[in-house]
Amino acid sequence: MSKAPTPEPRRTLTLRDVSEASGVSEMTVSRVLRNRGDVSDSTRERVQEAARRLGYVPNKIAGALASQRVNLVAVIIPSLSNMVFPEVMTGISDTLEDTGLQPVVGVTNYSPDREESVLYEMLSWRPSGVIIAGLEHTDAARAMLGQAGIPIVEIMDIDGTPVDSAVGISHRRAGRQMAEAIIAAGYRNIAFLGTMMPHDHRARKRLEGFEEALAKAGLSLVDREFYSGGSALLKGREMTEAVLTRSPQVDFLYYSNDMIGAGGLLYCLHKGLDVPGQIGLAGFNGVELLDGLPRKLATMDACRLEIGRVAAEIIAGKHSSGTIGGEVIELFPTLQKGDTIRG
Amino acid sequence: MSKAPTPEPRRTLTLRDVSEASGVSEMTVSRVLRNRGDVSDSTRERVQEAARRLGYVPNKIAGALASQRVNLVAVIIPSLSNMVFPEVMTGISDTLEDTGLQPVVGVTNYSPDREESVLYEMLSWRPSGVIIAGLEHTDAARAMLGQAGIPIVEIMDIDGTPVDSAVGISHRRAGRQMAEAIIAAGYRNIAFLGTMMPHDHRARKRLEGFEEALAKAGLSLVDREFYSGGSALLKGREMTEAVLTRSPQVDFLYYSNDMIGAGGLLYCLHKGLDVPGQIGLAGFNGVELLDGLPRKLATMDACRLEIGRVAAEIIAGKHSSGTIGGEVIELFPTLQKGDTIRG
DNA sequence: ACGCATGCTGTTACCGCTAACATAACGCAG
DNA sequence: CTGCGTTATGTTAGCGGTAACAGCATGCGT
Repeated sequence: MSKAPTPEPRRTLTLRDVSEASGVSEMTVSRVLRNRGDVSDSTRERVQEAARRLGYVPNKIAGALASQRVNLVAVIIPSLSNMVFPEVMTGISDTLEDTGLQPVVGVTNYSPDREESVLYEMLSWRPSGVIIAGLEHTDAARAMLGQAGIPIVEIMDIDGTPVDSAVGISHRRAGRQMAEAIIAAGYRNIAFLGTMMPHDHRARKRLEGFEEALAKAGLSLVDREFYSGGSALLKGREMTEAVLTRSPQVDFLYYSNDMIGAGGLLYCLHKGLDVPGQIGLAGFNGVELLDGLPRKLATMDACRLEIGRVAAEIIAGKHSSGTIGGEVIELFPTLQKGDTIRG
Repeated sequence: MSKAPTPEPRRTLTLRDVSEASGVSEMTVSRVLRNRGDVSDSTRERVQEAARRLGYVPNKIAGALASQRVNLVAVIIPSLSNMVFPEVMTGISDTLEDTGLQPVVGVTNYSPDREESVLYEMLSWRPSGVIIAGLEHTDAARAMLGQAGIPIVEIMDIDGTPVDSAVGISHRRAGRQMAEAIIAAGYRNIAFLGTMMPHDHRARKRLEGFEEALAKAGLSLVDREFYSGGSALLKGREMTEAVLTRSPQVDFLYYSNDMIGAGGLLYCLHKGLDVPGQIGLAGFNGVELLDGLPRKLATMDACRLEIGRVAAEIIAGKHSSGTIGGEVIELFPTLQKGDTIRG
């Protein structure tokens, strides 16, 4: 019964420590700390004081195992560095904020194998839901998602068959719409500039939709150029120069994302080209960056914030639609013509 | 002993299921799946086959509780959307890749209270280490970090007293260095343009160092302008216009980050100002974006990748220095004069 | 006084896995 | 054949919480 004068620094604290320090059972401490069940005010206070004084941090691992409840939502995305996913994350975090759920991010770098292993890793923590970018996954990943027994939301894209729910836009349609607007504005010699990444299915689908609409108008791409790696802004510049040198007749440049589009725009302005009279440009995404450019690049926003919001709502079970699971929610991006498409 | 024809879809699988399916004990299954201990080849194969067939995903919660080992590293950063932290994350992920450790990201939005609660939340999962941005935390947060009994690495900044280890640059020194370079180049009427955020201590320290060096040369800031929120590129433009209108004598613009610096640069070029003859500019961070600009903005890289790498090495216990914990590792950013400082 | 709901606290039995130890089967030196 | 080291597998006892239920006062209507 000797009192240790030092605060006995080692060994992390458990409920038992708080229980002993406050003279009640572990169960009562647990109740106080989770704010669940009836506890008298005096006891509650005593326990809280003890917990605070000791610096007790609950062990969620034990709690989760016992209660079979984990307040985590796995969020699996291809990349953090391209401005689009951080905004999706914001939508998710904001919505999850007051649900007690917490997003946990995994990054795949556009690699299907990496996606599979990240998914496996995250599922092994038994999250309450999964939000995952895209509809294309390895067979094993798809099987895991199907077996997990938790809500799954595939985001960004709806052109395909989701495992469970999906929230996104139709990239094929987006490509088509942009092509139609470009054609309507009178451009005829159109080039495409985009990423090389074979696993960026959404960029691919946009291009497909784009070409489809061109074909319907009896047109086809005059030139195309791909890049991978490096500073997107710089690549946009370089690719634009390459295309305009190689194909001087080109009167419209369609970029697979706003960043390279911005690079292209800066190049055109630098060269003194008449934008949008002589040459038009368009990108995709509606990134904030564009607001600061000397001229506003035509683009389509990808509804990123909204996608995050809705996906999180589905996971949290508070999405308006009454049904449980299996919904496909299509959002509709708006085309912003900016200053780089005439008319 | 009747065989169910359906794959019995519900209830998530446990070791017991695999054990029954392969006719060995749970322990042996555990050994196979973790690749630990001696198991005969025939058994191993049988178990692996069963696990694969059933689609078993181990429950790390139970595993972590039993083994008292968690392969997670908490990474706590202020924001994902400003290009600097994604790169730090890359450094961390790359280094952790082959250690079996996995980073888990928490975002604080530059709010100390949010940082405290994110930290609490993450510590409750008993991670193997914490990497946290900055040296300024609430008292409670600092106490938690101190008590956690795991390696803590505070990153980005070393101007202060770390709880355990720290990896970063001296922002005060960075500000000073930039000021010295500017003064040496002959600029005398210097303005500062930066963020309003009261909790961006690193930006604050850079400014302090900057002003300190100015003072030493008998100078002081001619003007200053702050912003918050919105598109940084656009804000850079607007702030620059405001400053140049208000204080036409200004011959140098020092920005607290590259993004607003880029906006300012675009503005100056648009206005046809002679950069760097008539007016000079400098930012901070060395973001990739700058490579695509028509002129290269002067900047200092913040050693982001390296910071992430070293922090992760410390957590993983494979940092070169022999000592255990409590190290402060200062990195030294290089000043890139680009095309916007004369000389 | 009794019955019973209500408020507060404690007891017990796990959650799914792994550390540590126990056991079984085998080979082989002496 | 004995004894003992190896290898391969099983058994036991938790890890630190929580669900579910079991007390035990207390108050209150009748």
